[in-house]
Amino acid sequence: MEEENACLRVFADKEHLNHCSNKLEAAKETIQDLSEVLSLAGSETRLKLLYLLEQEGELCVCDLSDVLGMTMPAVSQQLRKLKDGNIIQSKKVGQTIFYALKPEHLAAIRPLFQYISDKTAKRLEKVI
Amino acid sequence: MEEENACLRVFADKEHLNHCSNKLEAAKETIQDLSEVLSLAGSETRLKLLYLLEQEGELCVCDLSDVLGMTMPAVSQQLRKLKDGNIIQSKKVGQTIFYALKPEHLAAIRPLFQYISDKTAKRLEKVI
DNA sequence: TATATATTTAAGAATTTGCTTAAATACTTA
DNA sequence: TAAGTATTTAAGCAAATTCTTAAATATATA
Repeated sequence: MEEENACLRVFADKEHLNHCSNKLEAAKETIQDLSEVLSLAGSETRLKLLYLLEQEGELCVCDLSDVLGMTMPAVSQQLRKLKDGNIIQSKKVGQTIFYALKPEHLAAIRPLFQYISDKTAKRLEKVI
Repeated sequence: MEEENACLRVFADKEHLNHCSNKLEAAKETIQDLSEVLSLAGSETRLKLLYLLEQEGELCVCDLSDVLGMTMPAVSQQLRKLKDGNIIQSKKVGQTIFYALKPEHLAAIRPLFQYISDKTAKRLEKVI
């Protein structure tokens, strides 16, 4: 029966708040997982990396550093985060390492690429 | 004709890299916008807030702070970020401020909620 | 074996984030 | 008008992020 940091407003609907808490509790793990994926995708650099990998299939660190205009260590470190987050995978060919999206987590971020494509198309229409 | 930080590998396909650069350039603004939205959604606290608002329609700061078990300033500051990012909107009723998702940016994040719902349902199935 | 290439790892600095606590604001009601 | 409630603002701090540069690793080639 603690009030904790609750407000004291008359219209506070305890039952409704409980309903919300339960809903949140049920979705807790999913929200944790998803927020992890989203925070990875939610950086300009990493979203560019993901976009390029989605469009091109696979690219090496060198290519990516070239296209993004960033140093290889910088790119490598971001790729590592994406790999740790299970969003991308790597394949070694000689001394070159090719990165590609991992099909597994794609369900969550695929719609984002669709969004990028659609928006980009719209922007280009405007220009024409 | 600068090599910048490009690798010197024989198989570097200049034409392909150019193609990638152009593609990235075309999507640049969209990627900037989207990464902004994703980084906002990519925090456990804020994703919870968005999820609750999506499920419940609208909630006041007090309710949200109650359900999340966080102080009101903490919640308020996160809501502010979401509002600055144009993801949510507020409506004042007396001294209470109700927050709700903004239809505008919903296109980008709607699929995420679907993902949460689906995943949560699956997890609950497992338990049963 | 020596040298070069592609990549990673490590250490460190500048910036950003996400909270905390205290105080300010705005509205309501006695 | 005074007191109370819902919320925001502000200042500050600990932790996380993202780059930089330098060095290490692994593979290829002369």
